[in-house]
Amino acid sequence: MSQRNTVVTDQLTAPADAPSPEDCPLPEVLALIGDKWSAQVLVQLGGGPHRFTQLERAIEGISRRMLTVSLRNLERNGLITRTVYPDAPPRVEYATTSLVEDIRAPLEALSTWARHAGPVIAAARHAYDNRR
Amino acid sequence: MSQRNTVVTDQLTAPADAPSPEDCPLPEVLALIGDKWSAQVLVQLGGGPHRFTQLERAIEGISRRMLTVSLRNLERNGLITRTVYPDAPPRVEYATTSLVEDIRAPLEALSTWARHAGPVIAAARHAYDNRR
DNA sequence: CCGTATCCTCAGTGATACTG
DNA sequence: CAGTATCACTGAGGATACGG
Repeated sequence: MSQRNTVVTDQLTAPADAPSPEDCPLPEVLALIGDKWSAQVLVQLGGGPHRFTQLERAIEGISRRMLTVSLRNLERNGLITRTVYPDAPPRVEYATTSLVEDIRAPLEALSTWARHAGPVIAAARHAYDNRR
Repeated sequence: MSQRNTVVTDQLTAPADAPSPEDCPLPEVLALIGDKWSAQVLVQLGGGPHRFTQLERAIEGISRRMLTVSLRNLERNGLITRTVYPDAPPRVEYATTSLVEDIRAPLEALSTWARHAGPVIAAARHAYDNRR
């Protein structure tokens, strides 16, 4: 803040209105979907509305409890909708809101990156561990 | 899995080789930079190499310990380099590797989204809490 | 089918003090 | 300057059982 690098106006692939690091709300994003399951729920719902049990089966390893918690959080933050149909047996459908549309692309970019970087990272980790 | 929606081949803004949700390595990405500080460190280093204390001052609220931990993890995974200059007093510089180049864009996209979505989300949250 | 209620554990984090 | 060592805490997350 005080004297942080007088000539860092160029941000590396920075257009004109590049945000400076200090007002980067990345932590807020991570607070929303940075937990263990929320992102996966969103990805899954990207394929269209899902019912509770459908999600539970689709997302490997998630517990009933954590699915509920994640869904409630996402719903509370306006990222998904919860629709209850007055049927018997009960039927509840979850779907993403329009808010999510705009992150789908960057999120998929991250996934793509992960597929490419995965092996490289594994190698780096192995190298790091075998030093010392 | 069993009967999950036979016609979800269209992924919403999906090109030709859209990855299906089940092999989406988003969790891996989050395991890398999904913690409280790593992403911010990367963002900060996006503005060029930084020294330890420089980072400590730039990243509001981070403790010496967590900065160390985050840096070690990032280094271990090959996302940043650590260069020690044999000076007195000690001087260590951290910089991002080329691996990081390709996520900078999506990461900034997420930040931009957050700036736009922030108020909407706050409103949604308020509405949700004031129901019931 | 769609959850809630409890209990419990442990990894991530922070505070503080010390060091090459 | 650039860390490391210790301790203590918190809350995210899992297991299990129950309920509308």
